[in-house]
Amino acid sequence: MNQHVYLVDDDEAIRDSLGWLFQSRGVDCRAFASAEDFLAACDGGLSGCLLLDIRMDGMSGPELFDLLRARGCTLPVIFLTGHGDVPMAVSALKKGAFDFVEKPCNDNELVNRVLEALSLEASQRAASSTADSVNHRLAALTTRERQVMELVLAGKFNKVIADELQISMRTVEVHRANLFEKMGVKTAVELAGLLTGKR
Amino acid sequence: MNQHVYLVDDDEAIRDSLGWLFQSRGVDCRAFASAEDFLAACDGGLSGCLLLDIRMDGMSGPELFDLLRARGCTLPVIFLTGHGDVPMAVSALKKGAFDFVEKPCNDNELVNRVLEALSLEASQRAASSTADSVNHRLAALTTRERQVMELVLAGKFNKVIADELQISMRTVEVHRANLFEKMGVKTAVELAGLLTGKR
DNA sequence: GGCGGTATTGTGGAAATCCGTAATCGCCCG
DNA sequence: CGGGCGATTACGGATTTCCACAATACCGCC
Repeated sequence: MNQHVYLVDDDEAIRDSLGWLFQSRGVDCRAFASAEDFLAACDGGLSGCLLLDIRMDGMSGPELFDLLRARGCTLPVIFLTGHGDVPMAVSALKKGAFDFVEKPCNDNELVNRVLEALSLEASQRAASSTADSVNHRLAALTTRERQVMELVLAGKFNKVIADELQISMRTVEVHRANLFEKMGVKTAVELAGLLTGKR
Repeated sequence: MNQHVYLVDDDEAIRDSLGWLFQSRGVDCRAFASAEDFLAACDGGLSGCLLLDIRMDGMSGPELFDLLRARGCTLPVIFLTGHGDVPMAVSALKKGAFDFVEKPCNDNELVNRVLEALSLEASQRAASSTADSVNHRLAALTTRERQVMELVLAGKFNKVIADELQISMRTVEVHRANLFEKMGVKTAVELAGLLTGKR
């Protein structure tokens, strides 16, 4: 899926001018007049970044931000406001917003921030796709295989694993071979490398 | 080393009142009237967090922040200012400041932020100390041992490693045993776990 | 020159892993 | 009820790792 800038602002003049700005820079932009409109039109599978106005009729920008994060949406969010104060900006950034800019703002500045956000999202997406692939393979493992994997990852001998699981060594070997197969690795070390950063 | 709050502010009234506040909450506080004073008194090995005023005679808070970061100091920094604006706050947070609060501020709020910062720094310190320990052991390895380690970590058999390094398998075994000894691990998998996140 | 550290290699055996073949048992599904 | 699947186990052999004992060579340092 191509990246888009999702612009949510209740001011039509802003939507038009920013929409034009992004299109002129070759960035695909989709504008929404309210948080509700955005939610209705975009359920999931988004790619790109969000440009959120703070004050809007109905749901506010920060409320939409919180809702999306709660739903697991990790799109970079740039807040855009004409009436922001310091605590608001601090709160937004500490909650993980990508940026917080005041209107009116320099077009080039804004485009640069957006491009940075898009770049971040692209690498995020790449990283999470490999993570997903690993998780997918992980999910295909049997209960026993997962148990054996844990102990293998703990650096224990098959002999010890067999003892701890109260099964024969041969069974451990079978599970081990099966899980290596499923995870697409040839040795325990490769498996450890694959799971770098988990459990 | 115990944790301290390092307070840098050119307003004596602030230094006194905040100093009293922290002492009353059982938090050790050291106050400095300028960035230069702080730098002169505290070279390295600090533990705790920094409370930095933005506008000061001489070096400003953000300038001191940048300087410390450039020197590798990762202490959490809370900016404290009576004349802050949104871009300033955004810039500070995006550069990694822990927080940005406006004066006058609620005492409890400030103490809470400081306690959060101290807690973060404590876990940071713990993490970096284990990382240091690993790096220290890593530094004690011989060139050959490091080479062998790389290949072991790549999941290769001793046979293959011997071939690639153009040495006998027996030599590889020796290096392998030696480096396991030096790194304090018993198996290749443990080694991989130890180096999770590196190279 | 001797001493210590690193790198190198060999022999040989104990221990562990790897793997093909084969079989039993229990459970869920069509 | 038969088939598929996961879990279990056994035998036996090939491969690999682990380790003690032993030895040679290079290099820098006192």
